[in-house]
Amino acid sequence: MQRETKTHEITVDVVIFTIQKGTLKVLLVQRSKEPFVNKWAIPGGFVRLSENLDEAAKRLLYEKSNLKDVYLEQIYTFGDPLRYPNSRVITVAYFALIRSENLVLKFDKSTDNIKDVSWHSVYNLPPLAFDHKTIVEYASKRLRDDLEHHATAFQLLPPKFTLTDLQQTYEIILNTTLDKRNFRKKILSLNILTELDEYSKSRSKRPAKLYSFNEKSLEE
Amino acid sequence: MQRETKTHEITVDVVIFTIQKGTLKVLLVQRSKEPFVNKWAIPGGFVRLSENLDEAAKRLLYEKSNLKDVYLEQIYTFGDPLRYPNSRVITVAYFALIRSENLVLKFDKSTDNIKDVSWHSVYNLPPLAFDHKTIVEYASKRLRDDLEHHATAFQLLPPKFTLTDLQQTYEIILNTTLDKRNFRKKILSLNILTELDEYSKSRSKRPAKLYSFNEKSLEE
DNA sequence: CCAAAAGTGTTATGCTTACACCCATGC
DNA sequence: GCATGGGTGTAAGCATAACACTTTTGG
Repeated sequence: MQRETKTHEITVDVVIFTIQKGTLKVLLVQRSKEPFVNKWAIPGGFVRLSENLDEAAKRLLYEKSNLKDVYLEQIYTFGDPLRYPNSRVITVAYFALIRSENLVLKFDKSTDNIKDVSWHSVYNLPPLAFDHKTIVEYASKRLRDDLEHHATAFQLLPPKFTLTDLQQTYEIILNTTLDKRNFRKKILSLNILTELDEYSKSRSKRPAKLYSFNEKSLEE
Repeated sequence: MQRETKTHEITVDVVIFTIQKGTLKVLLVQRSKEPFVNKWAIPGGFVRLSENLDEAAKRLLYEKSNLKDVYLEQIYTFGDPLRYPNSRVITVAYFALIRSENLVLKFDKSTDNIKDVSWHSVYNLPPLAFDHKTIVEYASKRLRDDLEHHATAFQLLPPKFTLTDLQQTYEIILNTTLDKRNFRKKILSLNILTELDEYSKSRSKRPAKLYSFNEKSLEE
């Protein structure tokens, strides 16, 4: 157990996913300073001494998007000595799932050292700073795995949704198509949905039944 | 992105699993100093500035057990501000799988600040220091998940093993019993084993065919 | 009445489970 | 020759996959 003089720094980086216009997107910020000036990066920040890692991620998200009660999950910790030029920064990566419709971004271009903030399709990312490409790939894989084993998709939908909405969420994340009947059969058999007595304001066609997520699904 | 004056320290803690006498065991060290004097802990150490996290875990393992080429996997990062008294230590937890038969422990009681080192059944742990109980539980769960989805069990066996050896490994880790025929059918259908032309030196009964793990199974 | 999305059931296939007896060897 | 662990197949149940038509609504 030996110590060394120079120190490590710890950040939390958050891959924020949402679905917009039928594609899975991540929120990126464009850096206004070296290193990696003009490159895009996932939002992050230093962990304070008084907060745990989940709290740091939650705080960052709140500071920059005003959102609370967001689904957050720790993915992996990246600590290559060369990942960050000229200092040793270890980052704990998280991903977050948000519903982008009611989102107000609060990035401050002067204090956050960024030029721009925007959503990018995970299938068409610009060049990313640091090892952020790897981090986004880890996060995307984890999201897909989660979707198949847990009930993560609801976090991307409004509280009331149709089965078609849900199926599209799955299709977008898994980047595949699913059989409508099989999907409904399977999802309903999980007993995690509550069928509501309401219908979608038909967006010009036959109204669809609305469902909500049933909170008593905290197993596994 | 604000910095603060006092700093974080980063350790790597490794939950070292092995199978001995039909039980799943973890290697623990008994602390000889405060905090948590006399309590047992999982081995760990500070991350050097020059090494990445995997390397730090590998080095610690080598320093303390002389083993190289050990299966290591990062599990989770624990960073509660109160997990470590009087300083902020964030730890990246790993687990390792080793074959304990040819193991020579090299802990140095004076420099490592420990009184004792020994194996403990995961089902009967002594009181652990810090949040190490949580870490061992995370590691155990991850090991079980890995076993079902990947081919992890081989790491706990010698290069040549019988199907009964393998089945027992699964049974010990999953803490259950498995049907012999179904287990063989399933494991053979995975095409990850090579049937050798050798037989176990019958430990007093009918010799069993030996198998080895087939390295071309690096998918998923 | 037409276009568009909602909704629904059956069959085939593959995977998982349950289950019991004979075989090869050491002593 | 007997005790011990090694080795093997089949049938039933269950989950998944493939597949096409009718219904409801808005315009």
